[in-house]
Amino acid sequence: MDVARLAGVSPSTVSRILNGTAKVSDDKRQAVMDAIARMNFAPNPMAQSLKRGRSMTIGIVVQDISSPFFDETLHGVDEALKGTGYASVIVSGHWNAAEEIERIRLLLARKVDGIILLSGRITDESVLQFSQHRPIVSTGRAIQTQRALGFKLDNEHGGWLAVRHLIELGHRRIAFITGPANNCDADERLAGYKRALQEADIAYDPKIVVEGDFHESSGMRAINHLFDTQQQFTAVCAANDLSAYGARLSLYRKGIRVPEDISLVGFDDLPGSSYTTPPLTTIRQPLYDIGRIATNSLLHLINGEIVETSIPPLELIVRETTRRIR
Amino acid sequence: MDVARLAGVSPSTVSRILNGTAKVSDDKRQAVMDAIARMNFAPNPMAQSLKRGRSMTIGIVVQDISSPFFDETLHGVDEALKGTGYASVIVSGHWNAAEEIERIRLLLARKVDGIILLSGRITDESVLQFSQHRPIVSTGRAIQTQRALGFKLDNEHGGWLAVRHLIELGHRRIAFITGPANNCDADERLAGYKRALQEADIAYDPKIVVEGDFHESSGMRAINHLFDTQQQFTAVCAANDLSAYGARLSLYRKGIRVPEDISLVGFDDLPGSSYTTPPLTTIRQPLYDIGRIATNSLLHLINGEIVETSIPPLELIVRETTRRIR
DNA sequence: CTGTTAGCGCGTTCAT
DNA sequence: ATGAACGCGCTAACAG
Repeated sequence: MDVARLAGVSPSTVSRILNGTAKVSDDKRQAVMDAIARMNFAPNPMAQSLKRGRSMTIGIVVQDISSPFFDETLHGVDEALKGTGYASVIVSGHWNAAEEIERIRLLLARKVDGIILLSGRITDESVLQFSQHRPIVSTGRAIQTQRALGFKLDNEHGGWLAVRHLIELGHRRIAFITGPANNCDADERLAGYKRALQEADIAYDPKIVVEGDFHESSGMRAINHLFDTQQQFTAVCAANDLSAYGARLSLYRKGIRVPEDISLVGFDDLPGSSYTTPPLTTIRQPLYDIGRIATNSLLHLINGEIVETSIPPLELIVRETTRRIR
Repeated sequence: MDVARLAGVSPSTVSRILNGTAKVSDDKRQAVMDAIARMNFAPNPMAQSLKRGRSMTIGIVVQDISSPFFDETLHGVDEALKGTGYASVIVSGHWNAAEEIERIRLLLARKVDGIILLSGRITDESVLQFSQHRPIVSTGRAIQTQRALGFKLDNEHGGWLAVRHLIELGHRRIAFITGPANNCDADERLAGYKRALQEADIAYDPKIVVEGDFHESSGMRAINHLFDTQQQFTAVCAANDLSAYGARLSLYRKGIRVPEDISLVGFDDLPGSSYTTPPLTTIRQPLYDIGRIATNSLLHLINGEIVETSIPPLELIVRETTRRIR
């Protein structure tokens, strides 16, 4: 190092001071600190990484950067990373298992120290496989090994909460807009819907359960379909907020008032859901906390520590799109 | 390298094959390729970076991850980076110049090959300063050097477009919700507002120009303030979509219909603006394209190439929150 | 306490 | 066309 020469010591001494690896006499330390300041020296992270085998970078896999769902989670990640010295590389799987695998390989090739997988489409086995290379934390899974950790929210309970709220308001014909096929979270929410109906002795009617894909447009299509096939219903439960937004718009176009004519409830509580017209009743997912906690856990896993964490539960947020049936 | 031994050649030969640096006989090449495949070898990026002085990483500075505004731009960045071998590290300045500088320093310390600065709060001089270390591309600036490039949208024109649309619909009392103080983009939009009024011989009335901060809550507060001070107006122009959302909600709460009673126009055309109730008339910013083009330009700058680019203009998107005054 | 030596995994001379 | 040797910047092990 140049600093070493300038301070008249050996490179190792500089290293020792920078890392606090060993005791160094005060005069030498002072000389080195001066030299460092004078040439405002900073260690080269690549050389450090090469030597230590740690890149101080973690990889985040989202499905769609520019979806409020993921971005709120990323916000939590960002917060948890602050001051740790770790940076994050974000990649997107675009809801596609093959692409997701390729992206994870990319992250691994880049030698990230760990991976956070958000709403992955790949199998648990794949995750376990990858976790042999680097620790992985994933949402929506119930795994727990030395190097892989899954967080799972009780989506079934969430779906149940939403529908029970509607039933308590007197609704009995409750339509449901599902998530994409084979999406675990979505399936569980639907299961919660079914259980709530059953507990209230309401027959399950597949004709008012319409498939969506978590996007706004599918919410619109769902409502249109319901009307085209002339279904009767007084409330709509959507598998996520985005499709609830679409449903809302379709209803508006048809001149149907929310909540006067039809009640609507979403799932997620995206930041924008407090500002829809009217503000959306929904099931709150602690997205920000999930991001924070997942990140913390990963950092622990990286250090070989065992983590045991719990995340806040899902909760019903009653706003203005639901009302008692008259 | 292990591969070299397995293939019975020297490490240099492997390197030559991987980088196409020099001619290598076909038989050796074959042997090496086999060995590589067999132990699915991949070069260590850190070692490469250390040697080449290129990290194959660029830094992105946003102000708020989890704002649809930035996320749509990031989407474009992501697209442009695809297949280039570059990855991105995203940091957030939180609309705070000091934090922004600290983050940029962090990126520089990490040896990113270039930086994209989105809606930065720091001065042009700071940018130029930083650009001495690494090439920088920034939005909202009119700079152009060998190592720094600014993109600037014609916000004044955008503001003018929005207000002229309102005026053409017969509105003459048009309230304006501004952006945060000292924000260049916001100031220009206000300037466009003033020019449109002037051209239509409408007196500028500061009492119906209310300060906001680009967030939903400030849009609500602005409308509330307007009503509290009993201003007369038939239309509202917001400096961005988010504050238009807030304005919309406040109007809804007061039982005022949009667009029947009051017309509303935003600025940005966020993805969600097609799904508000009713869908928002707004000025479209080509966020995605900005992300794409900024990234491409940066990649060129990194390679020492001169870039000359133009981005799509702002355009008025007429949806359903504006209507002719009766 | 401190300097010397070696090596992390590559790419690039310089010879051959 | 190919191998040997060196160095990117840093830290860990080994002496002293």
